[in-house]
Amino acid sequence: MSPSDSGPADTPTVEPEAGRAELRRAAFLKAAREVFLEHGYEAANMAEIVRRAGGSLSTLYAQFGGKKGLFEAMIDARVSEITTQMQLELAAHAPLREGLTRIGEDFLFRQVQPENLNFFRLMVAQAKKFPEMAEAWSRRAQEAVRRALAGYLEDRVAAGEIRIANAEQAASIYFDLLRSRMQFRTLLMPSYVPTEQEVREQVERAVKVFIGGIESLN
Amino acid sequence: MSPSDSGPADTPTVEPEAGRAELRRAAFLKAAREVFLEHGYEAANMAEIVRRAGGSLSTLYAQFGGKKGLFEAMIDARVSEITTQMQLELAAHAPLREGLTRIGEDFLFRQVQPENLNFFRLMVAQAKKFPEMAEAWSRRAQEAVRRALAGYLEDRVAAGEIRIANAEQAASIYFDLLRSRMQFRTLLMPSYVPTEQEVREQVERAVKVFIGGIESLN
DNA sequence: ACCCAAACGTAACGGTAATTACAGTAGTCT
DNA sequence: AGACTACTGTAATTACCGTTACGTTTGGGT
Repeated sequence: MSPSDSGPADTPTVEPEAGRAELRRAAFLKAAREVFLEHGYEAANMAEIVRRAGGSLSTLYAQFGGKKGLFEAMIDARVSEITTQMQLELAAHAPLREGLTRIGEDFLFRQVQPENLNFFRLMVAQAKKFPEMAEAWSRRAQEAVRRALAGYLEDRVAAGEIRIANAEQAASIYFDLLRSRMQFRTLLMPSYVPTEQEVREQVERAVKVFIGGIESLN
Repeated sequence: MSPSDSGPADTPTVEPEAGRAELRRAAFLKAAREVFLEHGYEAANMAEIVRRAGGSLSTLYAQFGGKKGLFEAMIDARVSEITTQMQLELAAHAPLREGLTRIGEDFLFRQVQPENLNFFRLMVAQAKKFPEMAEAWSRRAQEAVRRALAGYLEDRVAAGEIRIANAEQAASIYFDLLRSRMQFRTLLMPSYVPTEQEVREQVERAVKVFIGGIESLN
C-alpha cells in the first residue's frame, strides 16, 4: 500500500487491470449522470459529457459503445448504490409513533432532494425506452425501504403495540401516505421545494392516519 | 339552420370564420397528441404528425408557429377537457363506505388508462421545460376531483356518519391512498396494466384505512 | 364565373449531434 | 529500451429534423 510501490501484480482486488481505465470510467459516469439528469436523455450531449469529464470522445465510445450504453451504465451504477443510499436509519425498538416519525422524516427528506427528483423524472420519461432499467430501479428502491420498515413494524407487533397482519403491505401503505402528495407536486413543479416544516407536517399527518387506520385492514 | 342556407352572417356562434381551418386544426391537434404521447416531446417528429393528420407541413406551421406552439396548444386543449373528463360520478348521498368505493373505483380506473399514464409521463418529463403547463395541468386535475370528493365528505359529515374537520385535506389524503402505489408502478412499468381486480382491491384497502384513520387528524 | 386567401407539396436550408477515422502521445510490462 | 496497448485531439462523416421558401391548387364568397 506504499505510494511508491503500487504493483498491481499482488493486488487483492478481483479486477486484473485496475487504475487508469477505472478512473476514466468513473469520471465519465459522473459527468454522464450530471448531464443526463440536467437535460434528459434525448437532449443530453455526448460532447458536453466529455467536456465535463475531461477525457476524450474516442475513449468514451471505446468504453461504453455509445450514448445508450453510457446511459445504461450510469443507471446501473446508480441502482447498485441505491441499497446503500436507501438504508433507513432504523428506529430499532423505539415506540411506534416516534419510530414512524423518524423513519418517515428520514425517508421523505431524502425523497425531495433535487437529485432524487431529477432521477425520478428521468426514469419516468425513459420508462418506455428502457423498460428493464426503470423496473430494476423502482423494484430495488421500493424493496429496500419496504423491508426495512416492515421489519420495524414486526418488532412493534411483537412488542404488542399494534396489531398488523401483513407487515409488508402495511409498510407499503405508510410510504404511500408519506410520499404521494409531495411526489405529485415536486415532480410537476420542479421549482417547488418543500420546506422542512412542510415535510414534518406531512409526516405527522401520515403517522396519525396510519396508526389510526392500519388495524382496519385485519 | 337549413342545410342549403348556412350563411355565416347570422350564425350565432362567436367564431366569425368556422369550418375548414377548424377541421385542419382539430386534425393536427389529434395527431400531435398521439405522437407526443408516444415518443415524448424531443423525439416527436413534425413530419410524422403531418403524415397522420393529413394536412401539409406549411399549414401546420402557419397555424401553430412551430413545434413548441403546437405542443402548447395540444396541452391547452387537454387541460380544457380535463374538467369534463375528471367529473366524478358523484355518489350523492350514498353511505360513506359505498360512496368512497364508487368514487375511488371511478377515479382509479380512469387513472390507470394508458392514455392518462402517457400524459402523466409526458408532463413529468417536460415539467422543467414547460413549467406553467405542468402546473396548470396538475392544478386543474387535482382541484376538480378534490373539490368533488370534499363536497361528498361534507355531506356525510352533515349526515353524522363521520367526523372530519378539514374536508379538502381529507379528500387529498384519500386520493393519495388510492393513487400512490399504482401510479408509482404504472409510471415506471409502462407495460404493466393493473387488472380490474387489483384496482378494486386497492380501492378496498384505501377505503378501510381512510375510514379507520381519518378521524385521527382531528 | 371570378378572385383571393388559405391549403398544399416538395425541396432546400441550417443546425445539431451521434458516431467514426486517423494520426499522434503517454503509460506499462518485459 | 522497446513494444504494445490504451488514451487523446480533432476533423470528417452521416443522419436527422425543425423550419422556411415557393410555385401550384382549391374552395368559397360575390
